[in-house]
Amino acid sequence: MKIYMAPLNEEQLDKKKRERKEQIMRAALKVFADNGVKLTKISMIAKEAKVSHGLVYHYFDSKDEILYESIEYGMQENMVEQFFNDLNDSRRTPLEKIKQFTRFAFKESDTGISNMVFRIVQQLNVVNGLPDHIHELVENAGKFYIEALTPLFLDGQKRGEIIQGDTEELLGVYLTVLSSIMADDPSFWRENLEWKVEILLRMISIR
Amino acid sequence: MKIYMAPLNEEQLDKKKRERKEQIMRAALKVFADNGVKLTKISMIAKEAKVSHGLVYHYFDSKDEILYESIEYGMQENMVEQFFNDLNDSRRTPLEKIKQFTRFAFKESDTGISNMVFRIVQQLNVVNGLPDHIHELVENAGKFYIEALTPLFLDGQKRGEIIQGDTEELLGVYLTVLSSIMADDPSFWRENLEWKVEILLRMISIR
Amino acid sequence: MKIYMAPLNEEQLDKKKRERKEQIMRAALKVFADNGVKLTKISMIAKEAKVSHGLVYHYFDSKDEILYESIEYGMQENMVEQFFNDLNDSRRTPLEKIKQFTRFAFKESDTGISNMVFRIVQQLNVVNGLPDHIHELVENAGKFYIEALTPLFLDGQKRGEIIQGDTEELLGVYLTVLSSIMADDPSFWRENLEWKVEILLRMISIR
Amino acid sequence: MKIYMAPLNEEQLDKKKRERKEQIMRAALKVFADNGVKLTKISMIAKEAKVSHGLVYHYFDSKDEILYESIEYGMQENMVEQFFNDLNDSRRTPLEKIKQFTRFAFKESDTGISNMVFRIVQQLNVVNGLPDHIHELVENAGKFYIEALTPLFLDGQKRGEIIQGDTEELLGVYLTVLSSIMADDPSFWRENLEWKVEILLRMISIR
DNA sequence: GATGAATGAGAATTCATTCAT
DNA sequence: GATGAATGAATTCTCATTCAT
Repeated sequence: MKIYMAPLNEEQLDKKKRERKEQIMRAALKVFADNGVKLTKISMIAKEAKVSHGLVYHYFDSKDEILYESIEYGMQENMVEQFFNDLNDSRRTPLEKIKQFTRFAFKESDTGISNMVFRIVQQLNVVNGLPDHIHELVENAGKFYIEALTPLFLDGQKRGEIIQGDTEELLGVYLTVLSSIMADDPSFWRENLEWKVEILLRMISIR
Repeated sequence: MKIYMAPLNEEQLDKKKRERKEQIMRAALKVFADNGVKLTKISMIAKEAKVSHGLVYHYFDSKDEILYESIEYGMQENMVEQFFNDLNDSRRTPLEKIKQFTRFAFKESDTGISNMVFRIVQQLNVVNGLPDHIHELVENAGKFYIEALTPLFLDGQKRGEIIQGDTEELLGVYLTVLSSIMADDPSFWRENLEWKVEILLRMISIR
Repeated sequence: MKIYMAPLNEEQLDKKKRERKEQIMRAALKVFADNGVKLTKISMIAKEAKVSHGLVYHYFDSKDEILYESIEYGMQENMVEQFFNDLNDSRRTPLEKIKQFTRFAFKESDTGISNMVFRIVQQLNVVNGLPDHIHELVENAGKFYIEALTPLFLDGQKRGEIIQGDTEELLGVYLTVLSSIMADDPSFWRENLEWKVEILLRMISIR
Repeated sequence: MKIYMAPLNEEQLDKKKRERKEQIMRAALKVFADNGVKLTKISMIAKEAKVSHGLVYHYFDSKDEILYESIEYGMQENMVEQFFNDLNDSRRTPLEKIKQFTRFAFKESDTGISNMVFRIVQQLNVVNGLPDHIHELVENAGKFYIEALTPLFLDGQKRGEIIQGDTEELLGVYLTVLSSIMADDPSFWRENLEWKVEILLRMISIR
């Protein structure tokens, strides 16, 4: 299920090439997420991907393009959509599902690109002067999370699990908190994760 | 009241000079807080202070020293301590006091240096590779907030206003959330501030 | 007499600064003229001007801006207009005046920026992908020469000194030849100049 | 007829291989002639030759070698000598022959490598810092044209078709003009070619 | 042979820092 | 003290050249 953007993996990219690009994009996502886009140097991406900086430019035209394609790739490849689908199938309550999402946001995994995209996208939401196409991509990716979570919040409010109030605004606060704290120090949050997730959920849950 | 660091030998600085330095340090705090330390350029500080960048170097030896002295100055001069003192005098409940602190953390004020220091310090808490003396200063400043807030949390827990659990860890989560979200986009939080503060407090409060 | 562009020397540029800029622009004109714009490296300009490359960027934002301002400066400062004015005052025949212009085109002088501009402008006339504002400037500068010489050619044709035929096209050929040969190796043309100028003039003159 | 340089040991190159090399050299000559040697990128040659850039390096060791061998090839293969032979056989007057040569210099043809070599060689005549062996080759190639044209000029002077004066110098001027203007914008000269050739010839002809 | 992946030296540009006035 | 001129190290990006497949 590809949602917002043209498919990346054109058939003409043979497997090898695609894997190389993905290797670089995964490295880029990690470094962008950890250091912020502006502070990320090409050399850091190259180092993380264990290739020369020249090779990065063999596959991408510019830093902006690395960013763009990496986010695109992250949205395609990652399991976010799958995750939400699974979530919606399950018989958990809305609040349980939001907890599940919160957990997932912090989860680190090498293939688990998903939350890196989330972090990058949230960082970029605040930045001015982005090239238009990137801005649009970021906006779309942001909307994706909002659209996926809004029904859960609405349902939770109807069932009395979640506090009343403007749903959109409430979700906005929750997402902003999530993305901000992930940006800062993900490792902090992974310690004692369950308990911290409970604390965060208290912001919106009725007890 | 100087807390953690060597005195600024201000006696030998004549008034004029001290005022100049302060003008620059106030500008630096603002720009550091808004843009992050690494992304702050000397020219931005100079512009904010309405002086030439050359003059900045007349008073400070390096960017690191600007940072160091500015934090130091912010801790000295600012009203944080006064604030906490007032808070402790008052007859509010601990939770009320924490709410007051939370409000304060977001408040913008040109003279109000206090929360800029808080923001900078929290940003730096996460950064690697800081010069030792800065790292130490940041750590001390961080501790200051912890030490000031711990009694409030303890008291709140005793009174049953605040949820049980490891106090230190609970405070840690709360401070981390606060500092992270301030780093990202202070203006977002200033809209509809009271309501957002309520939401944040729900993390720790018992209702 | 400023013709095509806004004045450069705003009063607020103090003398020192203006002189420095001019020093760099003169160097740039020389290097651009000798090596072509694309092959000119900032370091070459810096070296010719005997300054660091950093200083070049203190005065100019980019290579394109150096080019733009240098041409602008060359058109302002140089003696081209004065030259044409003098020429038109004089009692020479049109052909004599064209000979005078031809001589002038080859003349080298350190202050004599004029023919460097001529060369650069003619080089750029052929290049694609120039930024718009530069393209416009180049076009205007090119037109200047055409407009200044057209009356001489017309008059010469009327008087029977210059061969008949489409004046514009004839002038086009003459200017193209002049600029091309100056681009290649000015020093060659300076040897035995008078004789070579005679040869060139034979293209258009009736004997 | 090979003139200036060591044989290309073509006997041991099988036909296929030689054809491949020639394909690349023809492409190189075209691209060098159109863009100048320094501004020509290997990728441009590869693209023109419709091969990968890797293959270019399979047949040549370096850009310099491509240049060297291509000029060499152009001098060998092309029809210049044949052309001059034909010219000398014919019963035209010397001036007619020079006109013929001038026309030829501008003529574009995909197989017609001859004038590309002429252009490249003339461009390089002016460049400093060429590797020695290339410099020598360029010099020899230049001499070839001079040697071929000198008799025509001498004869023309004797017959009173061409103006008097130092023959060598007169030829030098004529060749310099030709090569310079070809370097700049060949397409300009192809429009209305005959008329422009007439104009150029006026430089040396007696009417 | 043929491709294009991979490397690294070099060029434009930014910015902390020093220095002359 | 105050300005901004001047420098050079670091960063993004280009391209000749080498190498694995």
